[in-house]
Amino acid sequence: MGLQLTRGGEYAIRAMTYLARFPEGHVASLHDIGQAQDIPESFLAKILQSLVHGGLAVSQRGAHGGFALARPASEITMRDVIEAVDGPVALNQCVLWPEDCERSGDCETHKAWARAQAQLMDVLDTITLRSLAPTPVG
Amino acid sequence: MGLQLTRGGEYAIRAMTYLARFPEGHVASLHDIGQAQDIPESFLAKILQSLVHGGLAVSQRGAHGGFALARPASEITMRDVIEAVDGPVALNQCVLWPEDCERSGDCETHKAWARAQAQLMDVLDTITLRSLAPTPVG
DNA sequence: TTCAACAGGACCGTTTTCGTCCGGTCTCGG
DNA sequence: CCGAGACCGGACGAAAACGGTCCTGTTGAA
Repeated sequence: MGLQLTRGGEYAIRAMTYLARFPEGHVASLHDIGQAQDIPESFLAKILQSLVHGGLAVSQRGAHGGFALARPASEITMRDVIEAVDGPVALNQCVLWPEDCERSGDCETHKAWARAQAQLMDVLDTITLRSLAPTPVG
Repeated sequence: MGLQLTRGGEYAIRAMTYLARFPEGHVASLHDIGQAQDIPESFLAKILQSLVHGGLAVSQRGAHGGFALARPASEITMRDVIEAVDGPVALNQCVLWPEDCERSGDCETHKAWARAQAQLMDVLDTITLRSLAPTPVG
């Protein structure tokens, strides 16, 4: 329904926020994250892969492996996370791929859309994992 | 893909923006709107119904019928239109239905979500059909 | 060498999206 | 009064996206 995060997107934020509660570099296993945040582990695996591909998390394989943030929590934004998992955030196609937009020169509207889009991005860019995370723990 | 308007939502904005280009109260038929904005008419019919139900547009039946804005373009926001067609805008479920949120007291995050949500709404509330519409005609 | 843990892709049921179609109803013009 | 033009509203349906599982690698620490 409507303009909403997918469940994958929300899980991603939850997982990353969880990682942000630990000291920088702390590695948590898929299992731990899933348990703590109540996310199906097999699904979470896919999500974390996207995050790693997007350069937001790093993974450690083998025994005692797991995941950690790729940079400080204060440098990872909500937009970063959402786009890594759910793809680009865009009010309309026209803003994202302007080349498809040439509909009868009607697009003086284009500038207005672009402004709206920019404001939206600004909101999402301002919110970091740091600002989302509650008081850190050991 | 991701946090984006549905096609229905985008059509709705286009249709309403089209209506906003005419003098207040001007009635345009489904056919005219569809042609002008390149929207499948049978689909557009559904969308306009939602807009009428939402109190954003009024319809005139019978010969020479059609649709018009229910109020001045400056008083219809992007959020109004999107919510009428696509349902509520919400970053996460937690913000929309807080009663489902009680997951292990973990939700100090809640306040941060609420702030993000509020900022998002603020952007969408600020953009009116007036600001989206190009120079009026007719 | 073993085994815990991630990598990655195939698969699949369900829901949502994006429409189409059709019979009904209303209203204007003649 | 009649008929054509136009919206009403719900049933229907294909296709894509979502949400999730599973299974076979590969990696790396002990």
